[in-house]
Amino acid sequence: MSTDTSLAPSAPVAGIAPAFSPLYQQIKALVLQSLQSGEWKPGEPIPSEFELAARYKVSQGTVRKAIDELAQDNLLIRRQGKGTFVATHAEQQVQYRFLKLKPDHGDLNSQGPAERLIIDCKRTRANNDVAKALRLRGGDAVLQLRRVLSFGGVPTILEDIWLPGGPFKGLTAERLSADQGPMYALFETEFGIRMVRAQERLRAVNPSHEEAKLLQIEQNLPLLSVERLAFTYQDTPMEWRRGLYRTDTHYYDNELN
Amino acid sequence: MSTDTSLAPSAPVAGIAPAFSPLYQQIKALVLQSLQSGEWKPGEPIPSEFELAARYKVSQGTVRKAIDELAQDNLLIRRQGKGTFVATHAEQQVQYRFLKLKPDHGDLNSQGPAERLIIDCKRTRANNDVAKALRLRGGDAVLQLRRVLSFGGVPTILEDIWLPGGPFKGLTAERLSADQGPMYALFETEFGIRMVRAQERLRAVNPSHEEAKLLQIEQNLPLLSVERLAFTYQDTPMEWRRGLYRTDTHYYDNELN
DNA sequence: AGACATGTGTCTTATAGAAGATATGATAAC
DNA sequence: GTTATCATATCTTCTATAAGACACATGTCT
Repeated sequence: MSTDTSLAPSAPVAGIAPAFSPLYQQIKALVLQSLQSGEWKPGEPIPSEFELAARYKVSQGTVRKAIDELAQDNLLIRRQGKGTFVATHAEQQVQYRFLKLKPDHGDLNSQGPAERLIIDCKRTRANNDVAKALRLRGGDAVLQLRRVLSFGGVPTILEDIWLPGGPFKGLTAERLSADQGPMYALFETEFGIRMVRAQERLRAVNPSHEEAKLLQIEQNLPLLSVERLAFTYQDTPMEWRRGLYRTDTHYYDNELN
Repeated sequence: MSTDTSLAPSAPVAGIAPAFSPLYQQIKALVLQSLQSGEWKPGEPIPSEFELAARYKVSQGTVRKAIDELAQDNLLIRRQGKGTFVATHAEQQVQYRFLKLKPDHGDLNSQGPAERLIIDCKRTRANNDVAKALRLRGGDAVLQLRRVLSFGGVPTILEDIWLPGGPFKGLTAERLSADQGPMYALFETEFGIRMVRAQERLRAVNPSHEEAKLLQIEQNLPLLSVERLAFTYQDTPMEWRRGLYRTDTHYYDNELN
């Protein structure tokens, strides 16, 4: 009957969770650890609320509140009657994880899947900007990728992507071009790296001569520059990309509240 | 002990809430109604959870879940030990409700408050685009406003704003320029209109000759065009604006998850 | 100033039934 | 015998209630 956890001899296992925070927050941290450590893989179900409650020696309601928050953060997915699953982005239906670009008319996939053309892919050394963003040392190995996305045959997005060499050891241009699914799905299945959130910085810019050529546009057409830093668990940056979007036929959609 | 609400003779007051939905959802809808009707004004506290529980004949926990969701939507603000308050945007510290523009260096307010210069303000008739966005009939009265925001003396944002004439009856340029606080705060206190959410569409554009002149920039500097439709309760559009942002010294910040 | 009471939201536990999903076994139809 | 259908059992999450301890804020009394 007692709810005092600090005195109870059979206090919940604290693990390496911050003490003196609400119990459900500690549980949340513990579940997060299991998530990171790969104890439960993407797409798989995690133990039921009652199982976790028994494991952590707390009530089912407390576990529920912890899971609720993780589901809110898109790390878990609840399915009534079936269970709670580790969120995955390796599904076909979710083609674009973070892309907020919408066509003025119709749907992104209305004209078939996007064509991906890899312009360049090489291992190189991080320059200062990239190193700082990815929290590497200047000169550390990075994988650099440049590609063009076309919708309905029209080149629409030019992207430069930088990935830290360590975690993505073994990723090649062939591997990338062979893959038909979403890029973030590849990261997940092949390298066990799940992107949790991202931060974008938008600007209007004029394309360089080369950029205009790659997108097959006039150089006086302004483009939307989207710098994206994507994070995995623990706010660790794992990808830096800079996209140039055509916004004469598409727009960047954003919801505020 | 019975949790069956459909048979219970002392069933919770249903009001004009959708039946056959979870109880807490119905409570949420009822609280929303009170919010809209102005029973509780912005900044004021709403009744305590136990009071609401008694009023709606449900348990405190159920009220809690309803309030939790409303707090999540930024319609209510919980303050432990004090009470739950109607969210307001009429506070000094929250100067910019929806503005996601950040300077490359420092803080938006680091160089003092923004200067607001009203270029134009007139009553007119809605054209087709505006009428469609605000769900008016073409030709209905609208208030049109053009202004320039400057930070640290540098003109940075040029905005055109359209407001429906009906709800904003009595709003004049003098009233607007006299007011020093946030615009959405004025809407709230003077017209009882609370913006709940907004949708933005971003594009990169070249400014017209006139637009460049107003922002004191060269015409070849591309600008970020931000079209914003702001909604009040029940997804009713109440404001349409189109901003042109300088993004050579600032950037549009966005979080994704 | 300090102690205390009171009212608020917060957290945790416990209980119980509803609702969705799935497996199993009985029964009927072929 | 095999297959199809239905009922049941048993998982899961979801919803609702109740009760108590706790934390925070703000008084009032000493």
